[in-house]
Amino acid sequence: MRVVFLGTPDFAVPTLRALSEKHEVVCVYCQAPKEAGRGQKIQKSPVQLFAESKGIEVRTPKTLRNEDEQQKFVALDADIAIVAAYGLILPKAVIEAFPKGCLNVHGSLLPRWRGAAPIQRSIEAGDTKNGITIMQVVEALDAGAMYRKGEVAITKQTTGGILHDEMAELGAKLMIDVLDDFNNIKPEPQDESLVTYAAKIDKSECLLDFNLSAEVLERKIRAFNPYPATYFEHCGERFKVFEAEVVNEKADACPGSIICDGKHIRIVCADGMLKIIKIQRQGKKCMSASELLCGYKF
RNA sequence: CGCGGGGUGGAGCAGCCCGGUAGCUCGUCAGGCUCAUAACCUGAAGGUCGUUAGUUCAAAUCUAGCCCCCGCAA
Repeated sequence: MRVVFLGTPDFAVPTLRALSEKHEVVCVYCQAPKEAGRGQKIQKSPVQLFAESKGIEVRTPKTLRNEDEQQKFVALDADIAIVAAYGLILPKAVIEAFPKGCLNVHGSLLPRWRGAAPIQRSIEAGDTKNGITIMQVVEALDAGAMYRKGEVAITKQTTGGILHDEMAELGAKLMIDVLDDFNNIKPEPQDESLVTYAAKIDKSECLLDFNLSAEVLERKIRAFNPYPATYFEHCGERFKVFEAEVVNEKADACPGSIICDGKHIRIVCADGMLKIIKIQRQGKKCMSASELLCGYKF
């Protein structure tokens, strides 16, 4: 099939790679390179870098709302458009530009977790599984009929990063499956009564609030690892926490107190304590709590 | 030129401001103690202090450049 791909971050790359191996990707759309990172250098998105390495044409319009861009899109004369974390809302004219429509790879088992951050939110909420849904793109966000789903288990070891990578690969596989069998699959509408939303993650959520229970905080730490990463502050310094364990002991100290015996760091929460396993001081690398304690004293 | 922290035995750090014998915690190795131990005691090995040039009688320390790592912000 002649495919147009729309996607931007790492999550979208496996799907683009799979498509480029089995189909004719005539053009890739992604967010324009922007100033980012240390030094504010212009950086191309992962999708753009991959597409260029494969010699695929890349377009980075700031919007698809104007007719000019829409006509250029239609002129590609593709069979189908595939969307994976593109970052722009698609207008109706784009969605309906091609005979087979427009499919999206979404990182949740819809209708649960529509929205921007389903991977992290599912771990944070304590779900035991998440997955991928391949569905139609419609004007309403993540509300289209579903072609296929695949599940991924969430365990006590599942971090946001691990789940992200697993789901990106699964999404690629499922998308290929759906295209292979496209004419035989009848998309199933979403049950609107079961809809939940995965809100975009705000920076302010990354600061650990020890007035919450240790269990809730441990899930957030895991969900936000490696990005955007949770942290707490101590002596005016920021300490990112990448891994912690719930300790079901009562401490005789107020929430937020750091109990440090030279080998372990434990922080008192509203309910129980968190034993810090992996931690990063600002300006330093991520290390185990015992390594940090060799040189740093709380 | 976005703001900032850092590179010191295997790991984590102090020392730098105010140049003058390389320090701490942990690990490793050997020995001791112990019924025993990741515990305790004793001893040992291991570092051209990121790199290059400069200042100086003397540079981890002061000056300039370069390389690398990281935090914020985006």
